[in-house]
Amino acid sequence: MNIDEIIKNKHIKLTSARIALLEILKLAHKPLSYEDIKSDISMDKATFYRNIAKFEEQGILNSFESNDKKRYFELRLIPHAHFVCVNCNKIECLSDLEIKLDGYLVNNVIVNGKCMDCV
Amino acid sequence: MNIDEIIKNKHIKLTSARIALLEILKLAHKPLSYEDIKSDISMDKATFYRNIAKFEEQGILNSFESNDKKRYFELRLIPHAHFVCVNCNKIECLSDLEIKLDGYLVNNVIVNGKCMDCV
DNA sequence: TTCCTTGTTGCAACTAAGTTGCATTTATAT
DNA sequence: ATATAAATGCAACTTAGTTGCAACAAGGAA
Repeated sequence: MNIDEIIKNKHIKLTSARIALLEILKLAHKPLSYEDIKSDISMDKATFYRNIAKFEEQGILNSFESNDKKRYFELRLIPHAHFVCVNCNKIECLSDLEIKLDGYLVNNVIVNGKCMDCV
Repeated sequence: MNIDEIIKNKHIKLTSARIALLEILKLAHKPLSYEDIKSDISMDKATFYRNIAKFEEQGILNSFESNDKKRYFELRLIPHAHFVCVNCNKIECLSDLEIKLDGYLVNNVIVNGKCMDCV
């Protein structure tokens, strides 16, 4: 599914700011923070955060806090858990970890601890 | 184990600010944010955050970000996962959810999604 | 195509979390 | 008792994220 379709499917307006933002997140193949993204976009940070909030509300992306106190954003194409190392701050995708809780809807799982290199 | 012992076991100085902070976290029986705590303590916020950082480094407490963009702190007496509702921001303790990852050291698990009341 | 409505954007000002440098004070080992 | 290293308070700062408002653009209807 391409970017334009992702946006149109949610019945929200197709703007160049939104396309640019999703394009960057799609190409990254890993979670990015505002700081990672800001030099690659021309939109104001108010627009950035408003679009992030809208995308999250629509289920287009997930966000989570890393150990460096920044929020990271990632497209929700294939939902998966993340591991954040408290020592080196590296973020790893945990594709195999699936968590189910009866009666709950699980969006996103974050595991904190020490990674293989830092244990 | 009482507060004084928790601090002394880590070979860090036993100060009144540290005792006050751990006392509050111990009595709460749930994660608290800086905002929750600030009216109950007299220490400066620099001292607050420096002690939180030290406690976390020593494994005395865990912290995680909630959906309301605040960090929550909890004593690490019985480590357990937390569920954060993206809708009502409620935080629930998941005592039964245990996650093991080979080669990793797991400190803390946060599951985001919708709670039973909000699904 | 043109017009209209509504949602989106940029700007600027703001809030609040968290950090840092420095001078002073306090806990603890000797 | 006293030395010393660590902890504290204060103030100034950084940066993430938010808000109100006026200008603007997307997309549907005529």
